Amino acid sequence: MGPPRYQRRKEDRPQEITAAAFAAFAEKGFAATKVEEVARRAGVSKGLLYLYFKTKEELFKAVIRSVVAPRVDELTRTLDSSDLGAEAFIRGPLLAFMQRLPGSRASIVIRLMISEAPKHPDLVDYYWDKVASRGLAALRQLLERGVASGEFRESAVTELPQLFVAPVMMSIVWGTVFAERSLDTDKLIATQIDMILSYIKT
Amino acid sequence: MGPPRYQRRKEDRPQEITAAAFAAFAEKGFAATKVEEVARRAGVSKGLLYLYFKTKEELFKAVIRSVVAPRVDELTRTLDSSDLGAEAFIRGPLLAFMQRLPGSRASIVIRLMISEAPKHPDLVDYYWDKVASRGLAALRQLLERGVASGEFRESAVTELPQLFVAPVMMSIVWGTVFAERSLDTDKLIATQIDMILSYIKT
DNA sequence: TCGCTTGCTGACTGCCGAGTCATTAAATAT
DNA sequence: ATATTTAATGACTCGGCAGTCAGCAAGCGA
Repeated sequence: MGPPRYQRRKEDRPQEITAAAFAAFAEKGFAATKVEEVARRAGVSKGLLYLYFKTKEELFKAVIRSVVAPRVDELTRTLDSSDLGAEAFIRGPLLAFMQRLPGSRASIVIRLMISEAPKHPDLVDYYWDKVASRGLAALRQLLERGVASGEFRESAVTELPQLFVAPVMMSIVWGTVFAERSLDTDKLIATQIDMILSYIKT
Repeated sequence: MGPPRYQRRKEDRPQEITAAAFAAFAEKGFAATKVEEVARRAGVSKGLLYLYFKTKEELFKAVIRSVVAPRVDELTRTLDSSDLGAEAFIRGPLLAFMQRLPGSRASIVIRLMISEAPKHPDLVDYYWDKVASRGLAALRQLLERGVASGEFRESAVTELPQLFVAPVMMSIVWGTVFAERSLDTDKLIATQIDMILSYIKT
């Protein structure tokens, strides 16, 4: 008799399947990806996939969560635990974090969210709670600290932390739509940061 | 005998169908919209639709073009034919134009493009030629005029007109994903313009 | 009024893909 | 060894939807 036709690996399957699904969704998008294709990539039968995920939508949500969840910690850790001054923090770790995003898995998630958000309000809530609202709150807090310490003046920027996000979003969307027509996203983001700082510094 | 069951209106049909399709795509997205639904909205049978558009994809492309094409003129007219100084122009007509975008049909087109771009490279080319490259070129030209006239200093901004687009894109994406969680897009855009100008003014 | 052209209809087809389930066999308990 | 449990398979079903086509009737010309 040859080797066993398969192994039982209950523990690892869900993770392997979501990883395969992420890769497939990244290439083809959610709607255009067949469940069978995901199963094939995961080296698993379609039936097994449905043992772990009730529907294709559930699989989608699990994929988003599996990518987003670990990043939440990174984001909050980045923003909470630093004793740098506000400007130094923005020019240092924050800028680096922002510049990494357009090339990361996060940009795939953003693209999928833009496409699928209207159909999955609960996923939007999840994303809002875990990522967006926290990130914005942290940025706002950072700006307020800068104002309190006298580094920054009061301005409209304090209430519009989305100004930090805008060039990142621009870079991600650009990459999605105009993949080949290159845009220097690092420079775009760095220039925005530089502009914001000279605008708000005392 | 009652009224005729239908009228022959060869001239008007394509326009009526693309209008109905735009409305349907705006609500449900491309993939989730059934061709029959578009036909119903246009007050037409599915068969007739296929007389004017070979496939659902062709219909999609026609829809995008029908929305984009008329705007191209507006954009170039706005940007070409003004004798205001660079700053005055940016704070006036350009700002107004940018602030109108997030609430306009353009934002629907952007969303559809983000979702469908990977599958329709020819549509991306069209959009690039007719809209994106022209708009960016015009912005770049405007900035160079400002530099030439001494209003602006030379800076990275001249080569990154995407900095003007970023807050508009941010607003559009925000509206698509977080529809209800309000963001003051007018203020976001106005603040960005204000920041850019104080950054580049001599 | 009659006949011809063609814009238009809607029932129909064929396929594709999400989700099911009877069966198989790997692992585990006795 | 043998029985029991359950992870895993893959052939199947079934509904939905893009795309077709044979026929119908509105308009028009003679």
